[in-house]
Amino acid sequence: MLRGLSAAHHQRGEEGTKDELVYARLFTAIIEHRLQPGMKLPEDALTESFEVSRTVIRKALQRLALERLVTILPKRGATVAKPTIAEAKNIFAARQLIEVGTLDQVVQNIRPSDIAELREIARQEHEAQHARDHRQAIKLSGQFHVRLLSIAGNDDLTDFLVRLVSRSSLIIAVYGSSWSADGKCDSHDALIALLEAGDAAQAKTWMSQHLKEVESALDMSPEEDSEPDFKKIFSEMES
Amino acid sequence: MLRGLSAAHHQRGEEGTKDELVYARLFTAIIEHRLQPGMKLPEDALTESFEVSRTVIRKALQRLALERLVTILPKRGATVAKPTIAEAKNIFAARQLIEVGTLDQVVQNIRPSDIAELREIARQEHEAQHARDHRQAIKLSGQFHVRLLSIAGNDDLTDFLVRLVSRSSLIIAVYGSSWSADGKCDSHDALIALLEAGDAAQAKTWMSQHLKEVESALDMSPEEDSEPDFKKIFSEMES
DNA sequence: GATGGAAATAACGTATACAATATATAAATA
DNA sequence: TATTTATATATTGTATACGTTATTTCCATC
Repeated sequence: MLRGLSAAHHQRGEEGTKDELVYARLFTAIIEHRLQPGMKLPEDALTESFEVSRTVIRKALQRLALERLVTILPKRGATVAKPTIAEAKNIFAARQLIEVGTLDQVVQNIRPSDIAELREIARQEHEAQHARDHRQAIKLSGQFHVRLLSIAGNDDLTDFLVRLVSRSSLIIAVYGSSWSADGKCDSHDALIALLEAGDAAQAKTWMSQHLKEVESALDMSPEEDSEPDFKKIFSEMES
Repeated sequence: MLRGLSAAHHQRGEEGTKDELVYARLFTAIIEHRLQPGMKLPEDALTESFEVSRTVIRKALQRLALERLVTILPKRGATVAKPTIAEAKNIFAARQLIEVGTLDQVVQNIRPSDIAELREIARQEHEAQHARDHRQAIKLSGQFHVRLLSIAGNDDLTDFLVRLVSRSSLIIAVYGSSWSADGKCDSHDALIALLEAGDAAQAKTWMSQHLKEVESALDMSPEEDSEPDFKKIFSEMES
């Protein structure tokens, strides 16, 4: 079973080192919106929190940066990444391609135990939604999508989706003002039924629709808070 | 223009640090088969080659490890990654999904200048093939695929493909015993013609076929050199 | 009061030292 | 001679120190 959402397949024996723990803690904190996009992540402060040296902190931050969950600017340190609207669209487009495109294989490979696991995740999802625990709900929703794709049996695609889903979580943090856990209570259940029936075609249209809905629930109106675009402002002025 | 095959989009201002140079040199050496799969990459030895401290070397190696071009085993150091047959199949399956699935968008976005650039890469590819320069030919072939996908305008997918293509290069190093630059001299040209004609459907079938051909040109017979599978050996014995 | 610049402070990039662990070598035993 | 065990060596994991660069603070000036 996947621990949290964390990277799908570690290299043999990658556990046991301190940076793994730091990485995992930071990863979870970001995914769960405990650390919000734009927040600074100074190495010294983290050093004190985790009681390890900067060497270890830096390794974890660099990994998160490669996964685009944090942004590192030279000599200016790390911050929690803040996806732009363009990035958000790319990420959902990529998810469409991957998640819809692999469903044939998923339907072909799926076993009863897989369905049971998916149902269990969906159940926990309902639980979190009813408890209004957005953090947990978002995390579990992501787990569902990742677990589903893992059935296709392609570790590389699964790994890629883990990153896309992680970043989706950041996107929700930035643009999900109107994010509601309602209206999606039984959403994943419908898919499970289709999978159980072996109806790949309908599962694909369902998934495509689902991702579209998630995306359009976001408020991606032209960004306001970002730095004012003087070039545009002045080009729009007459005289 | 993409510098070599190197990662498609760097974070703003990621240049200028030493580890970038080390990373780029190692990346290129691996892609070009100057460092072959399985080769050890001891930190001290690299320290002397690059005349930087282990800190810098380690950062570069860790990045390459996350991109799966090198394998790091705890306390045992880094080696150039040696993709298994299963990995190879996953990588080509992922490439099919991504490269075929984005061609509609590519055809929709493509501009004359893009076509010109693709033609230029194809030309250099021919040149390298005629000169029997396999290293350069493989590298340019990868560049072609990446440049093509970049037209779709999805940086995340492009980035993912960069990694898949890099690893494809490793796969060729391991399983491409019968690799011949012949018979593919005009292969990419045919695609360019289809793109220019705006024929997305045919471009897709072409691409699918092309990737299949590349894959089946590999010799992925059951691996021999790997560690002896005692379980299998003894279960096959009678008495 | 607002602006510009210089000093002070804080944060990061890199090198290096030491500790912990794996590998290799050599000795000992069967 | 083959196998095992103990020691030595080599290599990686982590901490820390120092130099460099960005940011902040403060003061002079307009």
